[in-house]
Amino acid sequence: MHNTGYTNTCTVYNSKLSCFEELTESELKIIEENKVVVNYHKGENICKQGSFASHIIYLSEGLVKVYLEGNPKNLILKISTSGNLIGLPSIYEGNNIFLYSAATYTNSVVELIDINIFKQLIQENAKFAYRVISVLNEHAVQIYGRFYCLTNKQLHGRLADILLCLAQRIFYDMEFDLPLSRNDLAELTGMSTESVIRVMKDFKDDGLIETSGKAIKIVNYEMMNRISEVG
Amino acid sequence: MHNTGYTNTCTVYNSKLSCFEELTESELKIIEENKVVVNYHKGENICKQGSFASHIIYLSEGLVKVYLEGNPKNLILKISTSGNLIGLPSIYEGNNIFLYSAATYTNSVVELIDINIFKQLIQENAKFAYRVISVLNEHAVQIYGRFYCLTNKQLHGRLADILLCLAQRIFYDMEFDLPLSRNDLAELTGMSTESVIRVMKDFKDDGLIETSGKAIKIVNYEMMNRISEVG
DNA sequence: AAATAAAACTGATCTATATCATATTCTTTG
DNA sequence: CAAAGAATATGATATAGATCAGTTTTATTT
Repeated sequence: MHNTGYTNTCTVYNSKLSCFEELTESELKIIEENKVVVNYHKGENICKQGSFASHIIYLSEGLVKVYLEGNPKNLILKISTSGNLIGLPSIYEGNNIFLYSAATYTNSVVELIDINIFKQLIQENAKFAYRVISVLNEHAVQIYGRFYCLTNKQLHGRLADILLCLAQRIFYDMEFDLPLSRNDLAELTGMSTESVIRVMKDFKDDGLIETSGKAIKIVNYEMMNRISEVG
Repeated sequence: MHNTGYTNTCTVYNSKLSCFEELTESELKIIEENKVVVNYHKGENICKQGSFASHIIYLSEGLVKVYLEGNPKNLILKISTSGNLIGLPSIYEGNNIFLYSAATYTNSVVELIDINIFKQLIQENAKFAYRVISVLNEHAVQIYGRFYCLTNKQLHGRLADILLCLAQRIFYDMEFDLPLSRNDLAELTGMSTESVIRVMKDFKDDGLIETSGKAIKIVNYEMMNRISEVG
């Protein structure tokens, strides 16, 4: 039976595929000439839901959370890593505002591409547009998975999910320094900070992970994976 | 301040925008010649998550739920009404399976368009591709809203949401015959059937709705809206 | 129309997880 | 380096909503 792919859900969107490969020299030049590079510090906002979406944001360095503003709680849609675009879903007829907010977890570097130029390139280069569709749809899968995870799994499953995700898709290592606070993890998993702490303790007590300060090591990958799958 | 649009979330995707307007006569002819019309009865599956996605599905008549298969519970991503496409998110490089399942709520008519032909049209007609991007992104907003609703609102808010959504976006009337069972509503709102029944009773007792058999009438729209917003 | 099945409803109980209150450790800053 | 402020941790309590176990109503089949 085919693995339908929603068992191990992950927040990080980290595709190797770039849509820019399909652009011609002259098209790339247009982008080069119209982009602006901006540096952000940890914790800063790089775009704000509801504000005018004048640019597509290319994250060239850093780690960013993409989220819906909510009262009282925000909802994180995904974590975006370097090499990815932010703001694509804003591109549709009759819309000119950002559909979500984004803020940096770490110091980040961003390239702003004028949205009208981006739209024009889509409307002129069908191969490029096809790639953009690909990227959008890969995002969609990712977000569907996260949607399923947050609505159907319980605390242990959700936290196991995120930890595995960070290890596999961001740090490419079972041992890493966590750039997120317990509070960040709580926001990310849709649980309270206290619950994050408690579940982390459970994982530690059961010998699934080891921690010291910001360092985390996933010791029992097999078991963590099972917890993530079972929920 | 701009309304960020996630207050009254709705499951129904019901855009008036069609991507087909951008196709030329000859391109439309290619689709006409390669499409197949299929009838479905109420409750039947029109596509299955994980199976080979050979077609893009155009819903020409009926009401359909689009959902992720889950254990033990499914997760409904959206309700699709006539005039909309199902299966678009399956289109991305390296993928050839359906990302979700779809099943009919009512008897429905569907047109199947060969996915390779659809992909080819995207890659050849940039205006068409741009429209497809528009449609995908409108879907995305919809699903983000629903995501927010299911993770942040509680029972009364979620049920109020769905009832308003059915009234406004499907029946265009505050009085309508509900084609869904309490069980369907439960699946749709991510609550238990018993809770749906209890909350419906609350709404009735508080004079917000009137019901008799399958008929529902939203009497106090203002209040329902407030409940939906407050959560 | 009687029999059966399915859906709708009701009440009692249970549980996962949030919230609150407080303590401890770590980090920043004057 | 002391003091203030975050972040982390822990225990007690509260609660939204699920689950279970039934009953009543509605729909379907023979």
